[in-house]
Formats: sequence, structure tokens, C-alpha cells
Amino acid sequence: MQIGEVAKRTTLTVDAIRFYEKRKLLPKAVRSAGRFRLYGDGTIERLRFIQQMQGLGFSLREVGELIQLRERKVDACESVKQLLTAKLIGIRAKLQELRHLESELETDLRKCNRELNHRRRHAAHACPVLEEAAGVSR
Amino acid sequence: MQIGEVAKRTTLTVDAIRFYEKRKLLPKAVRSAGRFRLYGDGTIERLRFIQQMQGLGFSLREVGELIQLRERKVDACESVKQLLTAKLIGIRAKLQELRHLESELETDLRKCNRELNHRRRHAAHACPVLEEAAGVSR
DNA sequence: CTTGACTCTGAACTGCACTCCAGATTGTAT
DNA sequence: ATACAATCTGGAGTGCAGTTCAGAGTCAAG
Repeated sequence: MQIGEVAKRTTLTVDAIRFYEKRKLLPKAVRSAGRFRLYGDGTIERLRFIQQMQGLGFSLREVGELIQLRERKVDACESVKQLLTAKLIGIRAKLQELRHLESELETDLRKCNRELNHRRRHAAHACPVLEEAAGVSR
Repeated sequence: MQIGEVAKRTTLTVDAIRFYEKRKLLPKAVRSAGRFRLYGDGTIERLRFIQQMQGLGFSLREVGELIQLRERKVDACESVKQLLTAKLIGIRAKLQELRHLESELETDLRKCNRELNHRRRHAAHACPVLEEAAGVSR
């Protein structure tokens, strides 16, 4: 597989993939006779991992650390354990906060729905967007 | 309260606070006779909210949207409801992924601990960092 | 053997979220 | 009155995570 195919399968750009190689998030790719990069399925998985971790707010530097950890696993010792623990603490704090935000937004949404229902029953629409959408067809 | 005090109480820099004003995350501050910015406690709360949301991976643009939503609340109509719903979906996805990552890291950490215990019992320390820390005192 | 799609490299550019700086002004303590 | 800290503005600079570009090379199909 060459870089364009990998890009398609991961929805990344070829430039991003080359960039990750430069940043050592990917090992240097094997090359074809004409110096084109060649990849196997393992690369796809690694790139998906990078995408996922990034989506969770880890920087590329941190993703690099995570990759190191996941590769070394049981070879890891005290220092590695500390890194893992620190990440876990951070993640748990984030989970707490996200849960809190979730419930706040849920409350707002319920209020929003109540208000909309109220307006609907009383034909007192004040939102221009809603008026527009409903049109004559109502 | 002037900007330095606000900075101290929020652990932000005065530059960051002025920057947020420029980006409209804060209303234009009331000024003293000499054009110094003056703030009340509400600003501290708003800045804490910004810090928290940012920590959860929202961009300043998004934090701005969230602030708009929370201020408008019940005045909101269909379009606002859609925004709320979209945010909620995003948050739930993040929660899912974080929970998954949490359990993965927990697994790794357990493996790590087992390995460390094993080594301790068998005096087969391979980790240089651990060796260093233990020293002669063991 | 030429055309067109794909790839290569290095360097410049972008947007975000600040930070740092210069030079000027304001406020306070002695 | 004067020193000194804090503040002001506008603009330049930083680190991150890519994107864009120019110019050259590669390769499959006709």
C-alpha cells in the first residue's frame, strides 16, 4: 500500500502522514525501488490510534509517549507506571468534568424543549428561524 | 479589582485576560478614570468556566458558543436547540472514548504492577530507574 | 515514449492560543 | 516631587499541528 491509499483509509492527508513520520509517531516507512513509501495494515491501526488519542485531547508529543508505553507494556517499570498513573488521574478528572457538563447541557436542552412546546401551543413563536421553516405548509 | 488581581485569582496571565476580551469571551471591561480595566467576581467565575471548558478540549471559539448558549438559555429556539444537541452528542462521544481509554490504561497499570511485584519477589530488577532508586539501602 | 496520476523533498505558510516587548500612562508610597 | 509597580496599546514572536507549494522523480496505460 502506498501513502495515498493509507490516507484514504484513515481520512488523513498524505502530508499529515509524512508529518507524523517526521515526528516519529510512525517508524520510517519501507521504500519501493523508486523511493515511494510502502505500508502494511499495522500502519492503519497505528494511525487510527493516533487519531483517537488526539481526539481525546492528547498532543502529538503525548501520543508519542502513549505509543512508547503501549509497545513496552510489561517491560515497563516504576517510571512508566508513574506516567500511566498520571494519565489516568487526568483522564478521570476529565471524565468527571465532562459528566457534569453533560448534565448541565441536558438541563438546558429540557428547558429549551419546554419553551418550544409552550410556544407551539400558544402560537407565540418568537424565533425567526422556526417561523421560516414552518412556512405556509403548517 | 484590576487585571493583575484577576490574573492571580485565576492563575491566568494579564495578557491572556486581555486576549479573551479581544476574542469576546469577556465583555469589554469597565475602566477606571485612568483607563485601567476593573472587574467584579463574576469575571472570575466566567474565566474559571473558560479554563474548565478549555481543559475539556473546546477551542476558544467553541467556548464562546457555549457561553452564548448558557446566557440565552430559555430564550433559545430551534437553532439553539440544535447547537445544544450537537454539543451533547460530541460530549457523549468523548465520554465513551475516555471511558474506553481509562479501562485500557487500568489494564496496563495492573500488568505493570504484577510485573513489578514479580520482580521484587525474585530480585530480578531490570529497570535501571528502579535500581537507582533502591540503591544500597535495600 | 508520452501522458497523467501519484509521489518525493524542503521550505514557506496558516490558524490557534497565547506570550513577550517597547514605549507611554497611571496609581501609590515615601 | 520622585521613585516604583502596575497598567495601557499595538505589534511581533512562539509552539503546535498541520497545509500548501515548487520543482523533480516514478509508474501504469495507451
